[in-house]
Amino acid sequence: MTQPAIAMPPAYDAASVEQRIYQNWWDSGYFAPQVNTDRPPFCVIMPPPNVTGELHLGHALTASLQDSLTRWHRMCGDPTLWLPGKDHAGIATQWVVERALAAEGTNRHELGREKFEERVWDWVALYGNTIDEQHRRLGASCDWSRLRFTLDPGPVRAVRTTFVNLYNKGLIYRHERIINWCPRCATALSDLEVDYEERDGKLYYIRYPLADDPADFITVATTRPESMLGDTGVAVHPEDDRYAAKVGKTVLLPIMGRPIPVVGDTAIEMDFGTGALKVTPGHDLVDFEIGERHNLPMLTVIGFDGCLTDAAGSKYSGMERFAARSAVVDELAATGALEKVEDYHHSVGHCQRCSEVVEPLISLQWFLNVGKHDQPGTIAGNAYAAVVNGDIEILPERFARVYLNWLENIRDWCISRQLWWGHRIPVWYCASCGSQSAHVADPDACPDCGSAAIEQESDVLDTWFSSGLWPHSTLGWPDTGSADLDYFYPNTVLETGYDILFFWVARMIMLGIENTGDVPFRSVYLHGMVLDSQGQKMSKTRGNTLDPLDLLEQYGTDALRFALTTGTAPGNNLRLSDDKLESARNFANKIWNAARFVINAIEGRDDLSDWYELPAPRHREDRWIVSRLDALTETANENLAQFELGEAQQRLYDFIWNDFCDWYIEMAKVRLRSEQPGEAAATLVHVLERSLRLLHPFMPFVTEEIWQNLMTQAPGPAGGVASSIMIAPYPRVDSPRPAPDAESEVEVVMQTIRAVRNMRAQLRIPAGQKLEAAIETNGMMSVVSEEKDVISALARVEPLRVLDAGDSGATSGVSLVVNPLVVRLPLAGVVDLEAETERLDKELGETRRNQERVRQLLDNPNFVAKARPEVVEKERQRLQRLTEQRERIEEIVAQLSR
RNA sequence: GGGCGGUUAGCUCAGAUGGUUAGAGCGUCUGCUUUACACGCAGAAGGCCGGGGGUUCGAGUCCCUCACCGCCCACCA
Repeated sequence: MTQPAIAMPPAYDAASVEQRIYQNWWDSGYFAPQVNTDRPPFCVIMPPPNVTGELHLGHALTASLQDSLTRWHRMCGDPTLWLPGKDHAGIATQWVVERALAAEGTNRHELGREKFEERVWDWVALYGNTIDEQHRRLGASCDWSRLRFTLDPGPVRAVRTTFVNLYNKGLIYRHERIINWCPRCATALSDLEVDYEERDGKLYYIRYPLADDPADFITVATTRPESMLGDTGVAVHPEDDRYAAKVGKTVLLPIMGRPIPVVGDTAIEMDFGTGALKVTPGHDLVDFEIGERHNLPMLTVIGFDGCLTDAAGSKYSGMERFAARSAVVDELAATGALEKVEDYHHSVGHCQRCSEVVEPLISLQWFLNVGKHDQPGTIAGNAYAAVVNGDIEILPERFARVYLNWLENIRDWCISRQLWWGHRIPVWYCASCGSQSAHVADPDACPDCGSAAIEQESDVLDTWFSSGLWPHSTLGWPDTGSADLDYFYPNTVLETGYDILFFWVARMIMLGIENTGDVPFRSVYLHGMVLDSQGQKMSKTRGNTLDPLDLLEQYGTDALRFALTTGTAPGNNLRLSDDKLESARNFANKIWNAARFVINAIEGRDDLSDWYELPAPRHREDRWIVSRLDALTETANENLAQFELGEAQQRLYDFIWNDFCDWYIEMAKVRLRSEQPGEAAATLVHVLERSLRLLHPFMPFVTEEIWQNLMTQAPGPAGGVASSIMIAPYPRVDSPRPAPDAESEVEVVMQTIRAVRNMRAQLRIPAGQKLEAAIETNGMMSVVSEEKDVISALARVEPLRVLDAGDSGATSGVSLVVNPLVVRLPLAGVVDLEAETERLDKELGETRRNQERVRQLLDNPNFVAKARPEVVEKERQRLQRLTEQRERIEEIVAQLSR
């Protein structure tokens, strides 16, 4: 073959083209939206990854999906904004830096708050761009000029404004309450930040003697014996006969000797343990509530550092809580108060970030009152209504119920964290008059008394508070009249993993409606988790993580993206394996080589004038492939509109590989060798070029590289199409070119070719061996004679005789029935009469069974009456086909027996 | 204790609104240096769609139930 005009090596080398292409896109300014207020925009914001983090496959998946949607909309001509961002990620980032400090033998307290914050900013400067760079490697077509960080001035002002508004409304308040405390991170956690894990533990049974009758006692059961030091009561169910006489009495707390009351409370499960619960209001949520109901004192016996306090008694004060556990058990055993110990499997709360066992304890924290889901006008109520009444659509639909169920049980959100890294709560306390007030801008003096002796609250806000504002804080809120905010809010869609539905999505809906009066986005599209090839969650501790950068270097970015997003249903988890990646890489290579062929075929041609639109293909094969292409174009757009990206890609794969490469290109080769290759060449380039555009949102790099080569060779309409495939129009079917006749005729041709190939393989006739054939056309004379060369070439039969009506091929050898055609292969020497008769009998039997089944269906009056007419019609046609086929086979069998 | 998802070819998974003989990739088997591609081509084998019951003319698809596997939520100490 002659060398193509543009050097395209026989294997697609992703590594050599990707970074150059990305740079070109960026330099050309394609990522920024072309704002056109006459058109509704498409806007999606990137879930901001941790600023000091690195890309993992979850990010790669999210970026692939968002980029595909973004590219599709951009090509559709929508003003398209994909806004990238990064999150300061309070606890996570602080922990990373603290670990680094620990390695240096110091800690944040030695450094002091200011110096520590400087260290974190240094860290951000050092590692903060890693994730952006990684996104670029993935081909992310986001608008980097709008990149936002949660600690940028804009988002900071959004956070403070939100806080001040809610504070002034009385919805943000400070209160002493039992919260989840991580002694390692030394901060409060929200309910969501506690992960419960099943652990093997013990259940300890402890006797609490009655004050007025030391011989009598109540036995309580507990998994946390050390907490008994803080007990201020014992609770039993009021209807529990076993304890009825003891309610209202006093028991003596072992070790401490403290008299504590026995109270009746319906929260007690009579069936559990002994039916008596030791009440530790200071270190258990249930106990806290029981304590509130019965006015029991609340003692804090475990401190913020995880060690016992003075309230636990001098013997235990200062002891680490787990050391205290065994010490307390020893003492209880020694004093005879320990009745028994049982093995017990139960769930224990751990810090989501550092896995330390969480300690519930009472402390002064800031809370956001979100109200109740069924209270209209409250934060939770509005967020609930938005999904119920369809202002926001959650996909897959099942997650809408999960969301609503969570809101139905929501409680006030603990938003304060005892960290140094984050949005410091904008509340100032006056040392002079004692007032407190919230401010967007730092005040110089107390607004009440004018004193300069004011001090800002030291706590920072939960990271999710600032990310909850992301859809509007990135677009300029709270500035009114912000062009971006007016135009791009609400966002079109929010795409993220289902694992942060509560953390992030719900908070964005709550705070978005609160701040703007409108929903933050119209649709929520949730993807699943990326699992390893064994179906295990990827995690660093398991050591089964795959680095996306390694994978894209090994297989190419397009292959990684394709493997991550093809053939999985929305919301479902997916396993990633080398097989999948290889298959995706092979696909990229397949397109590459198809393109090499096409580019070579059109080189130097001047008869391709209307290839770009190809409004009216004439040849049967051209009409067939174009008809298929149009159908594919329709479904691809439909699938994309419904977020069924996996389905769209599967169909593209099937069309390109099977219809186009395996069949159309092979057929076209025959015509390219003929005297009139122009039409075939035009169709080849038309179908390839459209396929590239259809595929571009998913495989941006290989499609761009090929497209540029292709357009150099065949520039298309006068003036060219576009400078890049990423801003070329996404194919749509405005003037459909359906060709049902061509589709069915080509189908017969393909079946004929398959039948011969099949027989050749069965009889082990070498590919090189000439095979004669004759086709009885039975009414398809013109089709067969026109496709004769194709059949001959692809089925490798020569010479091929096309028989007119009345003519009959050889009666010896093999007869293949491809209704209405009969292919005669004169293989008398290879196949004997007996074998051929047997084969045909088998085929006849099968045809008869099929025919019989369809006949029965159509004989069923219920079917005919109730099934949709087009279904009945389809079955009728099928019966007719089967009947004809049966008659043809019977005829041949009859011939053989003569 | 609630809720959700899964159970389809040896493996990994697709299969709107029920309607041909249930599909793909990988793997397996048989042939191919066919002038785009061996990251390929051609052909083939392989499935009581987890079990049971029901609705329907018709069920992988809808309903009930059971069994495993996984996930989420929840204040049984």
